[in-house]
Amino acid sequence: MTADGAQAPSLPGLVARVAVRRAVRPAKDRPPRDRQPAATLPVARVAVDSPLPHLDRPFDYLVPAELDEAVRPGSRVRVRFAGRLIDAWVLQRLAASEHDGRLSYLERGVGDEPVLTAETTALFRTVADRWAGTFADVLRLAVPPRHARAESAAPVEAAAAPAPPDPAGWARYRAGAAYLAAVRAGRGVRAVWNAVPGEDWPARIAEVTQATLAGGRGVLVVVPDVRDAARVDQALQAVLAKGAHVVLSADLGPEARYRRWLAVRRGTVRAVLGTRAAVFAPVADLGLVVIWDDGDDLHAEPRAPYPHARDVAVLRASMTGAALLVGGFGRTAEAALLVESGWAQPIVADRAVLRAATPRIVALGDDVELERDPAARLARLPALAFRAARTALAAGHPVLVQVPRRGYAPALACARDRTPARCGHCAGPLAATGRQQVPSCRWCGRPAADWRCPSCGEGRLRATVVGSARTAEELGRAFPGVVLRTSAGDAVLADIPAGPALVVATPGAEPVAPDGYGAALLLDGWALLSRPDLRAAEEALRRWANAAALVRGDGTVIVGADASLPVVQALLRWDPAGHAERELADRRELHFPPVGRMAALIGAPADVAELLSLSQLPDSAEELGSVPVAPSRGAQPGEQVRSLLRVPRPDGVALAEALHAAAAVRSARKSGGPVRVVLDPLELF
DNA sequence: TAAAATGCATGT
DNA sequence: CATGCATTTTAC
Repeated sequence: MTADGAQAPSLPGLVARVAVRRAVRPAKDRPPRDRQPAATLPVARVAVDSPLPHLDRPFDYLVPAELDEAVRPGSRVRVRFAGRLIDAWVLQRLAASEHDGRLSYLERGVGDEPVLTAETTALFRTVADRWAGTFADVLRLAVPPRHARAESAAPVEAAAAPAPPDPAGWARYRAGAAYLAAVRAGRGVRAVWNAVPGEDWPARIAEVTQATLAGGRGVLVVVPDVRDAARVDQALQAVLAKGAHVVLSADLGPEARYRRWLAVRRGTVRAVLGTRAAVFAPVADLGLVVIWDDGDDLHAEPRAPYPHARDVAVLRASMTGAALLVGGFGRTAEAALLVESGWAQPIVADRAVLRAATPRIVALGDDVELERDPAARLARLPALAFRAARTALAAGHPVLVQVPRRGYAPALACARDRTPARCGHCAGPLAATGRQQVPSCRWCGRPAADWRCPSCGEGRLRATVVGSARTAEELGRAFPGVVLRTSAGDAVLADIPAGPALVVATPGAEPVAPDGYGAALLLDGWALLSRPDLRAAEEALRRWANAAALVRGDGTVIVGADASLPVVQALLRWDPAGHAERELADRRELHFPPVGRMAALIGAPADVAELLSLSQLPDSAEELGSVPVAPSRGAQPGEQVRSLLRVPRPDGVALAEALHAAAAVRSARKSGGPVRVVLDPLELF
């Protein structure tokens, strides 16, 4: 050891290090040594900002007398923790600690305003527990980084409460006007709202917002993307005073983002509109949470612990007693469960209202050739679709053409009736992996040698191929002289000018037409329906409904899918609620979310196995097996597997707790590599 | 990045 | 098997 001169620190080296330390931290910047604890409530219970799961518990510190004022529940502080200085948040002030050992003093306060409220503190803890994550992880999603300049800027005057809204828009819905009145009265009414086609939904959301503010309570509106936020923002500006609401979105820039967030925390602004992270905004005296189009996968947070904005909204409403409005043109199985359990009431239009608002919807027949080749599909677009497009264009209206997005994974389905092929053991999707002959389950990996279609008995499988398309080009040829616009990928159009045009868009990127589209051609049917995903049908219906909702009541929608399919029937009859009920029944039979609760563990095989072996899972937990997956972005290269666990819904919290506890043991041991734990993953293939 | 706990070689 | 020093672990 001593022979190795390079390893042993030399005396000059030590002297130099001491000198550097002096220079970095002069004695006068250090807190005084003779600190005294604050006279009252001298103990601060804090949560430390550490990603380690075993440190996700409270720690107690002494509050020095000089920090007595600054250290309040919710304050950011710096503490010395295992030697290093780290950030922490004050959860409570206490008279005494339960900790046996000696308490350290808090080092200093950060900023002079609390960032957590009693309500958000409880919410973040519950969210962490529900998704097997840490408080610090949730906080990172929920609270924007501090910006000192924004903090010291002059506070803005609060806007006065608005007058109550005009109830006419909501009166079209059964229970609509009553809901508006109840929200204004401050009752915690919870509803699942199915908007009628063509609905000016941003205006309806603006009205419920106005009603809540008129009743003196705060409002939170969460939409999938910034395009939707811009539309609702306009609607809010039309009914609210300037400064009565803010838009929170990730693309704001640190200073503006923190300033707006701070105005909300201070209670100066009582209405918040934003994308998924806004669901955590510290709105004071929350009276209503609105979530629009909860089936959009943008509501699923891609960062740990992967909470879903709809589920957070539901938690938050139930924790605070606030009203909840889950709105959309479609309906998810999750929303259907809220209704079925009686926790939320449906808000739907009367059949007559619906009939008047809904465009004519026609399904194309089942045509194998059309499915394979988008160009052929277009070239051979039945006369019906051509006629609908021509009629609309001639009347001066634009025509929407919805085409599949790129990149759907190929999957297997019944060769005869295209029922998606599912595993006989766990009901996961079957796929032809590699060149092997026997297809296998993407979830549990079991081969499916003797598969039979459950609906028709067919034994043969076919790959369902999808393609994006040179659809625009083909269309241009089919309709020469007509203005052609595309909206897809990174070139999404928010709206289009009035007048005849062909608009080719991928699902979710459809621009809004000022007077509605004269026709919509939904060409992505098979691509959507053949996805090897639990939510394929629900998602198809949601996308079709969102596109069809942009069509004028006197217009026509042509859907390129077989009219005999239940999901197509649901579109033809405009019955998203009925479809969601059936979807929920299917999920119940298969014990899938939202009826059951699942957890996906993703990581290196040994790490996943270790986490599983350390987890004291509830007795009800089923292990669905482990399959190789492509390494996720940001993960180190090497083989990755995914294990799926499933429990009945009441055991969901126990499952999350067990996994979190096991992760804590692993992190305390500093053993092994990372394992991602995702509760109720959206994509289950 | 501080203190405590643990590990390890050395000398009696 | 105490002692001194290095390394590892804890975390208030």
